[in-house]
Amino acid sequence: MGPTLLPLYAQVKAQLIERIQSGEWKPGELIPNEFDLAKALGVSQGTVRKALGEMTAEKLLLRRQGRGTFVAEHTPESMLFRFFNFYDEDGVHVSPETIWVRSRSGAAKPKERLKLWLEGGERVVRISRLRGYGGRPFAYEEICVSEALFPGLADGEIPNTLYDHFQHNYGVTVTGGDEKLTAVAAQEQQAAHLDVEVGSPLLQLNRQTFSLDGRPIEWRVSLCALGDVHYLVRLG
Amino acid sequence: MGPTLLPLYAQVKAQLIERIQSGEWKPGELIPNEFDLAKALGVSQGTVRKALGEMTAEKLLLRRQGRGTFVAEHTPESMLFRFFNFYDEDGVHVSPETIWVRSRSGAAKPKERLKLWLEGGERVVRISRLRGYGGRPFAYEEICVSEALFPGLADGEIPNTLYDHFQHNYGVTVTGGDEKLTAVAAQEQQAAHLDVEVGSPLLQLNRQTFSLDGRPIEWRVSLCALGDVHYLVRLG
DNA sequence: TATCTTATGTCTTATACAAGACTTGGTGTG
DNA sequence: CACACCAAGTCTTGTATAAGACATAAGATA
Repeated sequence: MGPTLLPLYAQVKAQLIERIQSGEWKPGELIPNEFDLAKALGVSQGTVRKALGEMTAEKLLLRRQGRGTFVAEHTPESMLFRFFNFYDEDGVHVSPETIWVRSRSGAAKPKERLKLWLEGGERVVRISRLRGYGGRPFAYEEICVSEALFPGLADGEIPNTLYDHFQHNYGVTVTGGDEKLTAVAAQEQQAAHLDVEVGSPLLQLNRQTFSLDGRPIEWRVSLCALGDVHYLVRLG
Repeated sequence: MGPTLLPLYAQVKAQLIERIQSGEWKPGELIPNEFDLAKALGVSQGTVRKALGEMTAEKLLLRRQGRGTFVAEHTPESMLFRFFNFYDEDGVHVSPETIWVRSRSGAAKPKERLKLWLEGGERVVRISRLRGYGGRPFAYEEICVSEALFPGLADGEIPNTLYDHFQHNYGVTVTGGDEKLTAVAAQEQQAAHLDVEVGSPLLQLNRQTFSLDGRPIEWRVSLCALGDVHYLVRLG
């Protein structure tokens, strides 16, 4: 008798995730039905079902009765909904636009190496941008990713939403992350960017995101001049 | 053909929740096993299992292999872990203490009526308190609840954590809520309470919590002087 | 347009065995 | 006899299988 393995459904789930990660099943694609998967994997339909259910809960899959099971596809809308937690006074979700953006590559600094699990010597792409909402500047962001993961990112156009771009053009799927929030006073340069007084209270977001395989993808610091907008957290 | 009812397992779940809400099953108690529940409700064990599974995911139940299924019991520790999202620089969870607290009852104001779904004329209990961490004042809070729901709350001792107190002494279980975050500048009185300069950036939390049946329980506004502490959000 | 057919996911039942936790009773030892 | 220890038994939830009824969506057909 060997060591106790993972439950069967967890093994099935791992195999299915591997197929998504390898690119065998692409975002938006229809995957085989429960019966065919069960037959191919040599397990029962119920076991496949449990694996698919968990993956659906983790937003890796989308299931539609009568149609089939699809690999979740990142769109600008879905990404804003999932990862941009700002709402206005009436509870309406805020959709920011990009006012200006700049991207450059450079050698990774120690802090960046730490955040992105880089060994040393690797280069990173740094994106700075100003996002607006309702015609006013809303957030100043500095984003850092590994250049090895996203070759050519610094040279191309930077879209308003990054994660769907990462998925479609680089095959990298962001599945989650941590966001650390603090309140800070606007410093001179920041105040100029955001068109507020020096010393105004800003909401600072310090975000680290992770991919399917648990490796860090991105480190981002955002400074937000809220106005009538708030950051919403659902407690549960 | 009648209208499509809820799936069986959802009906079972609703009945089980009702039994918890009515106080038939109290927090911490062992409930009957799957077999007995299934027999009593006239459904299969698998259907009961699905209901119990969802309730476990919602933290209403605690299941332990070999022991049984228990009604989730709120403790000061579990409530802080679930509803107090502050961590220090090293990622260690912050446990605040109460520095001082005051509670009084009064007639509900319009805004309070709105937040707590009160019809009019009802009274509320208002709790003001200062919480500290690491020997320094950390958050100034104003909390408002319906006095009808919590009779005598204003007269008794106010514990450091409220939700476990609500569950054990009033049979009211907090299951979730919304928290709206903004950054604000400290005003004079607030600055005095929190021992910071006037105009310092503070994190303001505007929280509304709900009970098992979806009715609002509490409205709370907290002003936090963060120091080296941050508010952590798990994105997913 | 309206209806039928087919493919798919969803729900319910049933059965069996695995694994964790506690109880019981025996067994050996002092 | 008193006690510590171990093994078996039994209760629980967890995992896996199989089979069928039902709901939904899309395309084919009338």
